[in-house]
Amino acid sequence: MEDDAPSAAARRSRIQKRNRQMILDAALEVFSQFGFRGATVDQIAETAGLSKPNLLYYFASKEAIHRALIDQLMQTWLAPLHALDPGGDPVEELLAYVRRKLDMARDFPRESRLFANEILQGAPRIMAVLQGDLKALVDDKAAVIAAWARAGRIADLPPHHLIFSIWALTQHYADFDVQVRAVLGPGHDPFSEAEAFLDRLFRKLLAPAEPASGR
Amino acid sequence: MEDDAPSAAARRSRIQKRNRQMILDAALEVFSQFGFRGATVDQIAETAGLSKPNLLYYFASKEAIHRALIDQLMQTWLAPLHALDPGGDPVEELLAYVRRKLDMARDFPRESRLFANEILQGAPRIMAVLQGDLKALVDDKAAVIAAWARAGRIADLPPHHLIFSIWALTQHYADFDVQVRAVLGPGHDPFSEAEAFLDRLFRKLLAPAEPASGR
DNA sequence: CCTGTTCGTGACCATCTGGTCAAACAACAA
DNA sequence: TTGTTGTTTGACCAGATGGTCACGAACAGG
Repeated sequence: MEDDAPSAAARRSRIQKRNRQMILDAALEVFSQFGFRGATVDQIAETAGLSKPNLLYYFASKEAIHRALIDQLMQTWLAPLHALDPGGDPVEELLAYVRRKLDMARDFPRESRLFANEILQGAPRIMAVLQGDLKALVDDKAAVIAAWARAGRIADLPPHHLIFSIWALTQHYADFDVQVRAVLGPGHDPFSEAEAFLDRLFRKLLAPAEPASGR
Repeated sequence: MEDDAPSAAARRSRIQKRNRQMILDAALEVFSQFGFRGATVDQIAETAGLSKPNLLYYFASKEAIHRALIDQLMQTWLAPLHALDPGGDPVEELLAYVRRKLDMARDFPRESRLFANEILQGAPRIMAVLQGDLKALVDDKAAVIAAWARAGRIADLPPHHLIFSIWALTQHYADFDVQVRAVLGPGHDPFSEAEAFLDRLFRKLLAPAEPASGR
């Protein structure tokens, strides 16, 4: 690693913080569109409004920028699922999770595409996180969902695939935004339509098989 | 265009056909993983087992290879939706469409990723098709679905978003394959599990509000 | 004011990249 | 054999790309 014990971020000057943030923002723009290999340092520097040597004063290499971006991303990316409360109402908890994920797709589409790009390339830089933290978190929440299903409070569906379906449906509106807009044509607000649609979809899907009559 | 009236493909020699196919296959491998800008001609040539100049004897440029690949892809890509039969049983027709799309995700994951990469980059090379053929086809089939819904034969859902949900859920298993496998862990067959899950999902989702009791 | 540290830049470099070209090679018919 | 056509290659090129470096500008703190 590169950071020392007392946290490298803490002792950064104002100008350091500002420029590092501008660089990360520019890099997010470029990496999310062209992937790691398709992005160029010059392009990131220009987007950030800095010269290339100046940019490389703040980050040692293209790799280093990408790593910083990915590290930052993975934290925010796991947060919505983390917030799923085993104590809450099952259907409302899951619907709230869907809404949070859709909000993220709307508000942070570049982050979503950065992640998508990374996965498409075989996830070389985040495989460890996927198999580690992410898998652990999903397994944990899947157990919660399975418990809800056993208790008959939601439909009995394979929890992992239920979570996948939430990821797929919400991220689709960020990652495939241009396709969605091209197909819908003008005069549509994809995200607000998606919100209503996904709410109905999961409400219907999660409803237990027979609420009143026994088996 | 580059082709003459009597179809350029027809008068190609055996060796031409073979090498062009090898190149397109190699290019699919590389483009689908790294996107257009991230892929290099050398890499494609090496994967195809040819020298770079030899490869450029068959295709005028990197662009030309990509165009050929995309053109070929868009045909096969629209086929499954095309096959949706307005005269068939609504639920079974839609479920068959889901199955066809999932089969494509399983059998042609590289094509799916090539498409995903293109969309992520803003679809610069296929925007016209999206707004033209694709939109027309989707609008057409959406009308069919809307008619089924009005007739009470399936649930009344926004047809465009229903189609999006099919795309999102099926392509997710191709495009995010490494994530799915990382989270599921070993000992799983993502696609066969997905087939069962998506069948249940859409069966439940498409069921009309009140199957027995009249309106 | 001076001085040490942080910040910024033009010039530069090795390597990679897409692409060209003349020449060599193979296939095959006359 | 020879000519013709289709195929393959080594050598090459201009521009892009990731990255370095010596040096100057800006800005502390004293």
